[in-house]
Amino acid sequence: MDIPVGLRNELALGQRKITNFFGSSAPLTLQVGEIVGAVAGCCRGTYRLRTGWACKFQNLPNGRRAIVDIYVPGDVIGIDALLRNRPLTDVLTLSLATLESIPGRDGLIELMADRSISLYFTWLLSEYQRRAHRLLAAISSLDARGRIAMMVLDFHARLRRRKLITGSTYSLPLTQVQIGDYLGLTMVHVNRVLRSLRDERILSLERHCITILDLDQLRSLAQRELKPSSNTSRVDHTLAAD
Amino acid sequence: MDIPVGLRNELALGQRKITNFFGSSAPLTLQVGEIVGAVAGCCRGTYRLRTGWACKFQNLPNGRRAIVDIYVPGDVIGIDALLRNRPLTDVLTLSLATLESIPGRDGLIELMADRSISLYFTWLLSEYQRRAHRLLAAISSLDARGRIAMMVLDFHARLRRRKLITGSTYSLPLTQVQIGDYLGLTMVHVNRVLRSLRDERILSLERHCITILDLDQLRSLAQRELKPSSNTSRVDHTLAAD
DNA sequence: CGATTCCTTGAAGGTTGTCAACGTTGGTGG
DNA sequence: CCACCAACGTTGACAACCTTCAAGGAATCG
Repeated sequence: MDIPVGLRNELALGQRKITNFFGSSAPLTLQVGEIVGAVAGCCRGTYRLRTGWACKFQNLPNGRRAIVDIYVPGDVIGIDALLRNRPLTDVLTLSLATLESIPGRDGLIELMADRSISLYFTWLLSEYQRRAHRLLAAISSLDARGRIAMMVLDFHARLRRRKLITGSTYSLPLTQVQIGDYLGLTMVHVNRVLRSLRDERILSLERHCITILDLDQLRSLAQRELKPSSNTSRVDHTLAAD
Repeated sequence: MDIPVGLRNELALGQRKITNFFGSSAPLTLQVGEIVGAVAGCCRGTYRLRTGWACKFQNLPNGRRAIVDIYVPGDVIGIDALLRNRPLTDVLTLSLATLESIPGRDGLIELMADRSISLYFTWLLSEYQRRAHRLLAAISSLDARGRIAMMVLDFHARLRRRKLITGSTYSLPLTQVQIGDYLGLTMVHVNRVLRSLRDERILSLERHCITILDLDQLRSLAQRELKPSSNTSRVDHTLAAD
């Protein structure tokens, strides 16, 4: 909650520096469904999504695919792969996307000597971890309706914080198969739940366009068994409002 | 996979430094079921488990509790809370435990100025994230038998890497309720699956003691739908063999 | 010994997955 | 412009898996 002012300033400083680094690079354009690591050449695999969506996945031996995280514009991709030399073979674009990268041979590694930058990255990583833990809690305790509600609300909140939307409508470039892979459901069941939510005038998803019709009911679905997360503090906002 | 030697050495250096810091502190003893943040006073909430197990949880409004990560001896706790001032109210001991902490007022924050240390923490955080993603993939794609198999194998591997066990038996201080909270199942169903695995001579869990009876069959259960994780590389081993 | 927590088991019902078929959309090339 | 193709979406019937409810047994600790 109350991070000391000095630390907070240092975090913000690190963020500004990184923003500048990313901003000064020539953005890279990727088509739908491209593996980031296969396209973007080098740079130790740390990028920032300027536009478009992407996801991190794991292929499973039975041919299924689990999506473990989803990135929206403004998200940094591949900090966790920073210390591995390999390209990002597990990150996939979900839409047309443009990526910014860190210029320089070793990319981020050499920047880590700067305390404000390494603090910022630690903060980013811990945010990502909290996201993973929230998703985990949702999947292990909510039914299909609740999971979809929480996903829709999560994207809504993230896009609002980034000031990419203002209303209750946004574009969701996931197919129903991908939604299933993300929430641990089959495509068939995702489809059924979406239909029932539309019939009940709670939520509509048509042609990759989400419209929240009844916010309160959606919240109660998502929080029926998930905590209100009271300590998503101001710091998250100020820093994440990127 | 192949991290440059220089970077690898720097990571190992950071690890040694941190190990020394932790080693030089007077360890703290906690009983079963204590909230770490409520007991351990200060120190910005970064600790290392010297003995015993702990977990990170989220309380859900319906009274249920989701366990999102489990820590075994040697694990560092609270790096993700490093940048939040609050005590660790979401970490709970699962057994009698002793904790080491970082001496000094601001704990880790001031150590982050050291590049090798901040690299090591970034590495640690990314390892934890991979763990969360593995759990996520398992829960969203495996049935109850598979999830339990994967949990048992995961603990087995982690304890072996730390050289805390050598055989195929270890102590698992979780109750069946907690196993359920961790894997997204009810206690009743955990119990039934454990019984069937015992009947089939695959796995035995009695009085908090796990014995793996048929490793191959357990693996095939866990990997029926989960990837063989081929890129858990040597670096993990050398660094994690702590 | 009592009390609490943990484990065990059965029966019934709900949620989700599987299988299969068909409808729709969007892009490509004749 | 139309025919075609491939990917995506839609729907029904049925089965498997898991939860809920309920009750009783075992272990542990004061």
